Amino acid sequence: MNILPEHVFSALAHPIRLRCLLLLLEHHELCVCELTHAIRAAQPNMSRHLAQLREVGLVSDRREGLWIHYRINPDLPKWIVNVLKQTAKGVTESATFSDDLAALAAMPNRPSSPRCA
Amino acid sequence: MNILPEHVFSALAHPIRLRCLLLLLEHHELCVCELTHAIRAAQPNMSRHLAQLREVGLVSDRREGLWIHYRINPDLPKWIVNVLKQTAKGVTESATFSDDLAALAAMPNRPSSPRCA
DNA sequence: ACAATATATACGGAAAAACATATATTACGT
DNA sequence: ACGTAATATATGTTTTTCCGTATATATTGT
Repeated sequence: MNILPEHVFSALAHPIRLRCLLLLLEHHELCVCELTHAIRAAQPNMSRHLAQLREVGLVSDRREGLWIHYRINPDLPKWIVNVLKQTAKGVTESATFSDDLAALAAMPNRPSSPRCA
Repeated sequence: MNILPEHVFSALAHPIRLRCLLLLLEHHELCVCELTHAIRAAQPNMSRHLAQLREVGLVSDRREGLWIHYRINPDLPKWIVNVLKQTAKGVTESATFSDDLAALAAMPNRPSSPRCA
């Protein structure tokens, strides 16, 4: 799969999309409702941003009953993964992103992550 | 200086701006006419893209006579430099970027780079 | 003071991105 | 078959981005 740099960076350019990717980098797999809750976004808005990440090829999804779980595309080129990791490092001090993690941790009734690692 | 991730990635999201940054990563310092020639862009277009890179804080400029030399902002946070380096790695195979380097090397009457390292 | 060169900015229009609201789809339980 | 929950898509509108063309600014040489 060939992913163009301009598509990658356009995807990262929107705060909601970047925050989703960073959450997925830490949690491996999250469903839409978890991402929506953590980021406090409107549902259709979140859905469209996730669709865009999917179209670019940055994430893949998996349905399980009602829920659709997203993860970082496991076949992502190394350089893109490294870009994400470097960004995560540069951003850990930021209030926004630690707030997202906190909001996710505080979320009630989370559809518990499935067994697979 | 605090640079917001969304500004960084918006800057990288446009091919012309990304190509400028990657050229500057290799050549340390280039003037506008060199960048314009290497990338085959219209002058006002290049000028506006460079202004945007400057406003975000990704590059700094220096006037020397008629020429204005741009370089990667030396005070750039490490994570951003690493993002650029990772991107350069992921993109070396690409025809576009090697073409830029070739066009720059083939440029006649280049204002020779100044003495400073 | 004037011409020439390198670069920047202003303006106007076209294309794309983003969002709120409403509606559709899919799967599950009864 | 029906209701409900999770997610996706459609529609219309506002905002932003991008670019071509024209013009302005700064510097140098004559």
